[in-house]
Amino acid sequence: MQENHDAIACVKLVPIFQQLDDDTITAVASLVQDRHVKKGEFVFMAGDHADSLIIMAHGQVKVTQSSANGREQLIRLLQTGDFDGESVLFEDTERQTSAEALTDTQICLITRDDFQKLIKQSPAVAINMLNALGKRVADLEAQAAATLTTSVGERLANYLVETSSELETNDFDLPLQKKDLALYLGTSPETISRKLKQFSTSGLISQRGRNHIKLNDVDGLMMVEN
Amino acid sequence: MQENHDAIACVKLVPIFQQLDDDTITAVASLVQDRHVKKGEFVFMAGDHADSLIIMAHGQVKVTQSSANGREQLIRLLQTGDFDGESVLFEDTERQTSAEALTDTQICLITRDDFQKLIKQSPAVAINMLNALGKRVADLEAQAAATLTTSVGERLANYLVETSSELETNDFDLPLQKKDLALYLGTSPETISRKLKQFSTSGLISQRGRNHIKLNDVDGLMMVEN
DNA sequence: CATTTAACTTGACGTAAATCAAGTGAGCAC
DNA sequence: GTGCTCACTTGATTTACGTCAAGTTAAATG
Repeated sequence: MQENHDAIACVKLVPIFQQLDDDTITAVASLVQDRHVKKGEFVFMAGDHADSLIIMAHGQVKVTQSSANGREQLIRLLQTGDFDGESVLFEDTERQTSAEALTDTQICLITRDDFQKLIKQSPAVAINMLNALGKRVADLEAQAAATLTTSVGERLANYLVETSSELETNDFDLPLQKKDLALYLGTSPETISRKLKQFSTSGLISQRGRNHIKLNDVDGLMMVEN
Repeated sequence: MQENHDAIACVKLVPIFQQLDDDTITAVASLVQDRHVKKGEFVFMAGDHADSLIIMAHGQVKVTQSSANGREQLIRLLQTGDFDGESVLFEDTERQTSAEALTDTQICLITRDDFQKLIKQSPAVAINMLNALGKRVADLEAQAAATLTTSVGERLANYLVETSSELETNDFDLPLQKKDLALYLGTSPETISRKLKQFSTSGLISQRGRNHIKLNDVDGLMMVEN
């Protein structure tokens, strides 16, 4: 029962399975498949048949989408507890996005059929899921508005502040290398480099080594204009 | 019972209430409030307490979000059958967006409490809602990727092609005036004007009068690069 | 019809940031 | 150690597009 025990632990991590009674959690855990993905491998790729919901048990995964002109955009970074595959809820669809593991990663899978059964049995799961999706829609709307109306400098500063508050320290290593950070912010690595230097010389941050950053003036960062 | 009859008709229009049995539809209709909003009036504004889901029965509404620097972004255009207010599913939140009627508009309202009851009673509604939200997330992701990786010209050309296919003709009036179209595409009215002229002179489209456009070469438009 | 107003067009100009190109430094194999 | 690779930096150049400003057209109002 070691495997089952792991599955239960994994399930309990996930926001959409919070506040369920033990029986339901056990039921969910029995539907879950574990999978390990090594750094650099893909969890799924655009064009794959989308038939399962993916839940992050441990690790870091970047989800990207390529547009017609072949340019790649980092849509989101999956961390422990995040899930992806909303589209799994539709009838047959293909994945529009690709997901590459940035670190060794542990994920849980639930198939569409199992998930739909689960929802029919447990309205609580449905409501949790609706909440999660509603929040995600609101986030995406806010992000869409921000990318079209703010400069790279503002977005980068904002990213630093957010990351700092997620990590609960203002002295941290960037979780993404600059290439990926550039994709995420919709800019180029060169520009990231320049902006960070600019923040350094104006005293807003200090840089040490490859990826280490210390925020000196959070309020100042939030007022950056370029 | 005229009012109830209207409510049933309205409810039947809405994708999330499709494929329900008559009893459920009647139940939904009894929860719905009608509201009329005149052109130029606001359906809701940022900062309002969000406590109901809004369903478009007739008309056109633009939903906008303002970012920190005060610039406005058109998030989406609500048409008949669309709904907005996913955030209604959370506990107390404020609206992040504002919604202004572009034409005289008829909407249906359902309060959070009523909607949550509905979901608990009818798993079918929950699943429809999850589908709708999942689709919306996928759309937003695609849109976010497009805005960060493509030029204004590409986005405009793409918008024209999409609009044409929605309206099922390639000879139509733009549903938005250029000011709003600019907000939607994340650009300025001047640039829209210039790009359209460019498309005209290269024969891709013909313009007639204020807002009338005819697409001459859809394939050409889809290959626009600037 | 005349007058006002607002949407739109067109031109001139400035600039943020992409792109191109040439380093620099760090990690890794041998 | 020496050499290789890859992430990153820094500089030079180009460009798409925003902004400001001055028309022009067309709808709205009296």
